[in-house]
Amino acid sequence: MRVTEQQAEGYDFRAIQDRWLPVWEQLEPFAAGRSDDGRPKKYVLDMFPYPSGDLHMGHAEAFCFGDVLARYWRGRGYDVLHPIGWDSFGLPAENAAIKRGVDPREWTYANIAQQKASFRLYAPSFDWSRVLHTSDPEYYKWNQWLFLKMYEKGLAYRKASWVNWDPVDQTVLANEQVLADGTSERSGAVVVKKKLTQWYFRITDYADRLLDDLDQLEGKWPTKVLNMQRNWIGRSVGAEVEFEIEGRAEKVPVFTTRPDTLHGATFMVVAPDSDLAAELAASASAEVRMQFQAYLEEAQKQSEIDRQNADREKTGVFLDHFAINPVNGERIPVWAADYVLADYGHGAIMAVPAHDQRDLDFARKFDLPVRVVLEVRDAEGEIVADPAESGVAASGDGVLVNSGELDGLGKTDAIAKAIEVLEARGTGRGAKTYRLRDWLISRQRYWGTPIPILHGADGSMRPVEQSALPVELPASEGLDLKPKGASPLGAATEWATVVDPETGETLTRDPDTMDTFVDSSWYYFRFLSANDDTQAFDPAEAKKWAPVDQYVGGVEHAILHLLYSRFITKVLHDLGYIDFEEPFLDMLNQGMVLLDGAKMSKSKGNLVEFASELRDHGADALRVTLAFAGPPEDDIDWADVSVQGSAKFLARAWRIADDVQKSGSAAGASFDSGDTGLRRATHKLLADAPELVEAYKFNVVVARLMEQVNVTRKAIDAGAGAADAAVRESAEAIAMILSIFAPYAAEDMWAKLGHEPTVALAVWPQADPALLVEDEVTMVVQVDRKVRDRLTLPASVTEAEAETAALASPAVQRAIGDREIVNTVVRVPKIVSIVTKPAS
RNA sequence: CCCCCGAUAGCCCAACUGGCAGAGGCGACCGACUUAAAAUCGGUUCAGUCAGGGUUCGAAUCCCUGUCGGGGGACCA
Repeated sequence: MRVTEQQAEGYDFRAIQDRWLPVWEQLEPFAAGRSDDGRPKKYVLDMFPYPSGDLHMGHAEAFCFGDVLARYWRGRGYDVLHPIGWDSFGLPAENAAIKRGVDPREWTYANIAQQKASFRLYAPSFDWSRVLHTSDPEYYKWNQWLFLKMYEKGLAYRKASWVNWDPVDQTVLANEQVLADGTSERSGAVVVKKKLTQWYFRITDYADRLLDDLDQLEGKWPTKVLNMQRNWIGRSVGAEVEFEIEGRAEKVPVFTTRPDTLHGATFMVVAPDSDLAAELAASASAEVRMQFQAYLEEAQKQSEIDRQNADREKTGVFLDHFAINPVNGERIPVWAADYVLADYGHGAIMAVPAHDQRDLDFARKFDLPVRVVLEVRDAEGEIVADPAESGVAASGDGVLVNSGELDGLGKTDAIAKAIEVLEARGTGRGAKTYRLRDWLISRQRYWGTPIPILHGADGSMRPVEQSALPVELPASEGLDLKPKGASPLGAATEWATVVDPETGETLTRDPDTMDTFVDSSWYYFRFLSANDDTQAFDPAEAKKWAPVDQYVGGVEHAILHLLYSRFITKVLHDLGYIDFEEPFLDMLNQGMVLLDGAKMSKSKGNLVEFASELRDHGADALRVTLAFAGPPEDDIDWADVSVQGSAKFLARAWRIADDVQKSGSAAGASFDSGDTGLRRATHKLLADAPELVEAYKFNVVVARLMEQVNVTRKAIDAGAGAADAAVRESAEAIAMILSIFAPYAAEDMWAKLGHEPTVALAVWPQADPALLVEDEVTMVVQVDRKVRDRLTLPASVTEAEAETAALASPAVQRAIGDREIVNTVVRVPKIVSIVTKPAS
């Protein structure tokens, strides 16, 4: 009986959740962009979720941090746009459909409904009036619009090329979806190469801008992400050199970063799977043709893993052709070898074995000449051994030799000079090349945006008219969604067949769907005009809100999603829709939630269920736990944290407001002179919290709140009592700052302090500067590095006064004794450091 | 092999442009309340900052070398 009473009186998170949720839903305090809202604008965005099942702890963490920032900016007086939507196209829906025989559409929207319900209780401050789902025709219509815009500009095109093929999911993959070990990031299958005609976005046209503009994000995006993007784009600067091939009219361009070593080129290597190799082999002897055929087949069987094994033996076939080195007219043999990649540079290289390890390995294997053109010295200043003998290529810097007009120059000068010479002779030019490839966007699967292109019987293509958008996905009923290498849409005959009303010509719809990364590459614009059916987004709204001020999401999207989004933003800029070129000004990447040091997984039995945590501890305790666990970028091990500890803290905070309410004190009472200790703490907190939040030090803010709760409790117990004005002031500051982490508890505190809902719209008060200045400081006195005394001095103390005071201290005098003072350093208001030596 | 990030009490983590290593929490221990336990409340305990060297009056902080851990790239011409 008694226990129940206590519970009824105490902090009860369930009752508080039930009390405030309906109030908030009625108030809709987070609807952004109301016409009468004059507050400055902030756009805070969380990476939108994929609806596979219910929300999990990873979502809990990411959306907690995003919400902390959104709520923080409101507390600072901003009109914050904080939208939510779902990235709801994609393979998992389709795979679930195949496995369990459910409609991908039903599966997807049922999951979305479940996630929405969970979000409702978790209470991120979303503007629910702007919800979007990328699988809605109202959304993907604009995906198609974007595709057509890009098609018009020549940025969307079709080509036949060797592509990554996932044999399990039976679809092509973008380069970015293939992991370093050559497996598919989705299915885990070893990816194989297939030659197919596919749709691409010409992202390589933007490579320089995508790379150079990263400089603007320095300090605003995590260094790690900037690094990953730079690596991924992988710009190499060098020269393009044209080699004549005997018996071939057209010259062959070759890319090199070391044009200075051109005189040392003793053979040429082309990629076996390149068109050039096939062409050269075709005009070679029957024997060479056969050898080449066998080699090509062998090379193509190699998995990506094998290919990437660096200490693999070099293999290759002589193609029975010779090239002419443009700088010295030398006749050099042309080989095909799989250490040269068809889709990097021009798929052909000049081999300089003396100064490139790969070329040297190849030359030694096949007995090709090695010519030193660069004298490289080792750390001792000795010229390094002849690579032909040592087997170690002399890469690096040195002095050019055997190189005609380049002789005597260093590497950098020689490169410049070599390019100059090539350009003067018309046989080459300075050039750049990239690791980045064009973005393959077509997929042979059902659950995605149909590509709005019609194919004529003659192979011609025409874009679907703007007015005919969206090209809606046909119902999945009756379609075989099983992966079989061709898009299921092709089998929807009725859907796929279109008769041109004017010419009567029968056209076929493109059966492929778009990569879902297309959907997510521009969704942040759609939120601005989520309900506008006349345009993808309103440029005026973009002017008002965009770019995104704060983006929050997982580092797993460091390359793919962020690179594509940056690309599309630049395209939209070039199309004249927006006036900026980077979509996300600041970014926070949250870490992962682990359990016992490992990634959580249901099958391994180490799982913390979001739903059960939410049920058992409530949204506030969960959010406080996540925010308090450590720096948001770090992984959180659930074994290291205590949700009970968070709940205890919330109860303590809540009880302060409860005590204030019960004391019957009224707002606006004047402060007592004895209150300054607590008031100083409160104002220090108000002063520090903003910079801490903006530096993403959420864990420190929570710690500071705990401290404030502790000192406030002490002030109450020590005699000030809960009715004291300084206690009320502290409780209000706690409620406001706490509201960014624990909106329910803070709202209840706010009400107990006599305010109307909602605390989420309360603007944080400015700290009173008068309360921030200390009038006394504690200065440490060190003698020979050891702390000998602590002096309490007026804050206005000068260096000389501090020194005098330090020397006057008995403890300091004792420490100095009869030693001689050789140096005294005074740093007001921190320290006096005295250095001595034995008396002479 | 190359590049980036990190290492502070038993554990998770703080520590401003170099200035007393400790804000906060967890755990443990002691005490209060209780018939008892849980919960709650009060208190106590605990490292010299991964190792080695350097710069400095002074280094967790800056520099160099190494160890361990995490991430990225890598036959990319």
